[in-house]
Amino acid sequence: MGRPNSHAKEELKKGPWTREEDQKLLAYIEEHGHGSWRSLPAKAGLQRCGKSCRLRWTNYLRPDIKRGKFSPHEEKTIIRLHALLGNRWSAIAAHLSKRTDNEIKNYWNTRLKKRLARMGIDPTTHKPKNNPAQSRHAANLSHMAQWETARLEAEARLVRESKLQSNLRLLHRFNPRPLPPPPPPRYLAAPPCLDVLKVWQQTSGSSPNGLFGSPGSLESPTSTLNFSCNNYTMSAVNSLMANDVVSTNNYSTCDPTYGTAYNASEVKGKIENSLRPAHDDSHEDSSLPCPPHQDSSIYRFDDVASGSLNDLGGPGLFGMVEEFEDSRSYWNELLNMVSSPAMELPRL
DNA sequence: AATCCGTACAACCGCCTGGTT
DNA sequence: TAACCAGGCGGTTGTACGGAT
Repeated sequence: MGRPNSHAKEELKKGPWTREEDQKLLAYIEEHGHGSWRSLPAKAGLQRCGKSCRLRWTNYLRPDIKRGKFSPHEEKTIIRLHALLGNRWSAIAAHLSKRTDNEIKNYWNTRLKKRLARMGIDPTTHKPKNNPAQSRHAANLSHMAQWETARLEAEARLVRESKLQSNLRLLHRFNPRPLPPPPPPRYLAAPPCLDVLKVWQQTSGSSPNGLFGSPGSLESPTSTLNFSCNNYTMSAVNSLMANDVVSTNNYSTCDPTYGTAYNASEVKGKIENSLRPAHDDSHEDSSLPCPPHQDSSIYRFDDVASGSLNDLGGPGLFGMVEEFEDSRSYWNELLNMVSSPAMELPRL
């Protein structure tokens, strides 16, 4: 005959949050921090699941959230970042201060997507609808996007951590108590460029020479695209992209939390490290700076960039890169945008 | 006044990942 | 190594609201 009433009493509430619930959640977090979300509802006197509490906090109650209308500048930023990152809302949100991924996602789905569609632009590909989608040029752009997407994901994670720290400090102002120590600079353990490279190492790690995997293993784990190039080419293009960005644009990876910056030679060293055959794990430790490579089995960055490893199966890299020239300015513009702290965008 | 429809957005759900035991 | 858990992410749903009919 069903469960006793005592069990029904324990059922968790769903649906819209009341003002009273918000106050309870706010008061508890200000007093204790959120700690374990699973145990929070009971401690805070809420009939909600921990997940619901976490979402309410991160999407609505957090003190550093900007609400209200999106500015034209924010709209442009979202559109451009979506062209670069796709539906990676958390990565996009990391570059829009004080906006949540949920808010951006909703704004995209309810407004921007429709607006682009009305303009005759495919909101998925960001190309005119009557254009052939699978041009070689578009494919090359997609390859570059793989690299940049992975890098941005790593950056986004760091931004999240930074935000968490600032949240704690904000709460601390209202309710002074000892703060937990800040986390160690994570770049020492996993610089973003290395995160990116690990992605590619993992896709190629099963092959004997560390560069050639099976055809099905060529894609980034985050990719939804099909590639026409082999793994060697992908590694080389990604390497070249990194070098190009570093040297041409005076770009350096930078930890937004701790201000750690890496110069071009350091990044280059990381890339060379990424080309190390899979069996060589003697430099798994990613602390900086990278040790110089003495092992002749290691593929040198310069060799790859110059195409001197073409006999391994890849097309001439520089010849291939010429095809990217037209898109380079476009990508440089995007990369400048996402790497600019102020996020000041040129007028469209 | 009642109903319909489109819009906006809060909230939920299922899946995935990384860490811990 | 496997199982478990916490937390994050993206897709989807539910609902309130306003304007049109």
